This record gives sequence, C-alpha cells and structure tokens, in this order.
Amino acid sequence: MTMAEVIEISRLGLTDQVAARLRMMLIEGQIAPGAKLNERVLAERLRVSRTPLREAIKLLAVEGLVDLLPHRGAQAVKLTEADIVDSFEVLAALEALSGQLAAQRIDDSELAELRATHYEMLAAYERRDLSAYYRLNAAIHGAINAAAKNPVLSATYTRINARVQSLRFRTNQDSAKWKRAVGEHEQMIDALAARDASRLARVLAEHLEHKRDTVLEQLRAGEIYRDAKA
Amino acid sequence: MTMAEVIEISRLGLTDQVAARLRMMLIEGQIAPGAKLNERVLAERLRVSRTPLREAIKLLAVEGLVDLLPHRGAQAVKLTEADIVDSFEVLAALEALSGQLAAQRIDDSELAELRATHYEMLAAYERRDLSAYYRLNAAIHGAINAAAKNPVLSATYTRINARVQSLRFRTNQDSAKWKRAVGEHEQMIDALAARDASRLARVLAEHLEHKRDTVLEQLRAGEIYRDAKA
DNA sequence: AGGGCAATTCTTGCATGCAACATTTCGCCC
DNA sequence: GGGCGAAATGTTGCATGCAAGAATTGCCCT
Repeated sequence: MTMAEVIEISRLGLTDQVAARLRMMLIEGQIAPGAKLNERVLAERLRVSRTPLREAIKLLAVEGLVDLLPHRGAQAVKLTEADIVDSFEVLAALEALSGQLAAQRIDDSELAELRATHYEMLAAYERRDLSAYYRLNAAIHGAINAAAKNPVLSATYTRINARVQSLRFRTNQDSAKWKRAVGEHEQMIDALAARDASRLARVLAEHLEHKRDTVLEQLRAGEIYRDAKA
Repeated sequence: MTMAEVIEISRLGLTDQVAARLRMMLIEGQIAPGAKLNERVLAERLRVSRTPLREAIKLLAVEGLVDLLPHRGAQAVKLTEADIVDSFEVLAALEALSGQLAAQRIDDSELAELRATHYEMLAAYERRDLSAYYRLNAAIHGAINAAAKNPVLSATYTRINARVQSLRFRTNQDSAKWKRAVGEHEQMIDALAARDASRLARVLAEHLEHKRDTVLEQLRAGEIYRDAKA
C-alpha cells in the first residue's frame, strides 16, 4: 500500500500464490457461494500443505471473500441482497471519487490508452465475446482508477469490488442491458476527455446503479434456494 | 508443554487475539513505524508460537498496517505524506457517504445516544482529558457510521482509518485546533438532528480536512524521517 | 421404533522441526 | 588497511505432528 516497491515482484510466497488462486476460484464461482472450504481437500488439490493454505484463507477472510467460523472452518461468502446494496453504495462513492480525481489528473497518454481499450471493448461487444468484454471492461475501470492516482482508493475499490464480482461473473447480460452499458462507457470516455468531473461522476453513479440492479436480478433469479445460512 | 493452564477465556482463536493485540500496538505506536517485526521475539513477548503470530501479521498486512517484505519479514508501515493525503481523500468520501446515509437513517434513540456521548466528550474537553476525549470522539464517529446502517461502509472506513490513527494517536492538539474540532462536532450533531444530509456532508468533509492537516503537521514535526526505506 | 447420549471420526487450531533464503562476520587476498 | 568473498548465524517459509473442539455414527434405553 505504501506506494513504491513495484519492483521485486519476483518471488512471491506460496501463501500469496494460493491466496490468488483461491481468490480467482471464488470470484469465478469454481467454489460456490456458501461452500465449505475443507483444508485437507483444498491442500491436496492445490498441492500445498495446510499452513500456507490456512494463511491464504485468513487473508481472504479479511478481504471479505470467505466467512470464518471459529473451530468450524471457512466457507465462501454468500452475499445477501442487503450485502449487495451496501457494497454498491460504497462502490458508488468510491467510483465517484475515482472519476472526479481521474478527470482532474488523467494525462493525454493515459486517455489515449483508455480510448484504445475502449475500442477493443467495442470490438468484443460486436462479436458478443463476453469473456473478452469482461476483461476489457475491467481493464477500463482499472485504468480510470489508475488515472485517479490514489493507490489507497484503488486498493479499496478493488477489494470491495471483488466481492460482487463473483456474482457479476456469470451474468449473461440481456442485449438491452449490455447495449446500455456500452453506451454508458462511451459517455464515460467523453466526460473524461472533457475533464468534466461532475458529469463523469454522474455517469459512473448511473452505471453502477444499473450494475447493481443487474446483479440483484441475477441473485434473485439464480438463487432462491436456501438463503438460510451464511 | 504445560500450555493451556489458566487462561481459556477466549472463544476467539489465538490468531485473532494476537492480531488484535498487534493492531493496538501498531496504532498506539508501541511498535514504531518502520520497525521490523521479528517473529521469534514477538512470539516470545506475546507468549504464542510462531504460527498464529505469522497468521496475524499477514492479516495486518492485508489491513495495510504492516508491509510484508518477501523472505525478509514484516515491518510497521511508515506512511509517507502522499499516503496520508491519499488516505484522507478516501476517508473524506466515505465519511461524506456515511453522513449522508446517517442523516437519512438515524432514529431518535440513536440521535439521543449520540448527543449524550457528545456531551460526555464536551466534559472530557473541559477537563482537557485527552485520552477520554479520543475515546469519545471515536465513539461518536463510530455511532455515525453505525447510524448509516451499512456494514460494508463501516468496515471499510474502520480499516482505512486505522492506518492514520497511528499518527493521530499521539497528536497533542494545540488548543485552537482542539476547540475548532469541538465546534465542528457541535455542527455535526446539529446537522444530524436536522437530518440535513448535505450540510452534514460539508461539515464532515471540513472536519476531515482539518484532521488531515493536523496529521500532516504532526508527521512533519515529529519525524524528519527520510522516506528512504519502508 | 425413536430419541438421546456416548464413543468414534473428522476437522480445525496450534506448536515444533527442518530447509531455504538473507544477513552478518570473519578470514583472505590484494 | 581495505575490500571482497565465503562460512557462520539468524530469520523466514513451509511441512508435519499432536491435541482440542465439532460432527457423526451407532448404541442403549424408553
């Protein structure tokens, strides 16, 4: 978090590798929400001993991706509707800040790169290549965050976003929503280019609201069964 | 070997206890910023084995209270001015959101309790009881956060706030600043009572700006410390 | 046969041991 | 005497072992 030290990424410990792997499995739904994380089983599957695995699980617990039940292990978080609403409330505020700062601080080369990525995303949209679209979409939001030049903000946003990503991941957008999202992205770029912070903030807020609604629909549709625990 | 003889109060795991203890030590400055955390030494001092200690340290790393140097252990974060500015930028946005939501959602009993705590804080101020003042001050901000009724927001705020707390902790306010802070608190309560979200947001933003400046001054005064390492 | 209780089994939690990496120290050579 | 390098020392990283809960099963009693 203390900036710098981007150098020396080389040797990361087993714990971090495992954490990264688990994080991806959780976000991508390879570990289902609510599923119990058995240490022995996971350790075998990931080919590591329980120690780094345990450490990784605790990390993810701090990140809010798993719940830790004392003496009873961990389970993948199963977000309630309230959790999602809460998360998006915070995300909206963070993204608004991000947009505001980015509009003030983005430089021309960053903007150019952003535009380029945007066009790549349009290409993915035309091909209805959902996975490429997601990747590029994430890249764009990441670039805006980066343009805000506030590492604390970026880290915070990323952390909270990760929790809802697990639901967004499998969202097969209907065409109308998808089209609207693309349009919103267009506006975001325009606002950024114009350095219009307030307009950007408004667009981002709207965009997030729509995302939230999509996620909520997805949640309601996909999982009516067993909201009981977690 | 004869572990576990007496103290078995905790239903929480050792790791969490250790993490809590370390967190406090870091925030209160018992572990100085930039200090290396030697596992063996800390394990002995805290009377635990290295395993839960290591897990606790990793937790704190995720929380941003320590930096993790691969194969070289951990050290207490040493915030740069940029880190502080960044953190307060995010805190301001979060606190603004918190205030906005609290103004909409606080109920009368919560407000009454908040007022009561406020008066207790005034008492501590008149007595120049700094430690009580801090405790009550934190309680008030916590209560506002709670009134916002968004656990994600509260958790996020707390996490980021913890990092700057370590600097705020030893701030002996000069009287002028202290008095101003008290006045701002007064306004916060008023705005809340009036359910005036935008006014509250403005007051909170100002309040945080002042806090930030105080922290920055403290940082500059207390330590000429080079940003060299850390 | 069903329900409660106890023993078995499983799982997590913690400690310790060993190996890999980093640091320091001391000797050697220039 | 100073600098370089290699052994010694210390520290972290990971694995495994053992003990203390929890879950499960099966037994006994009503």
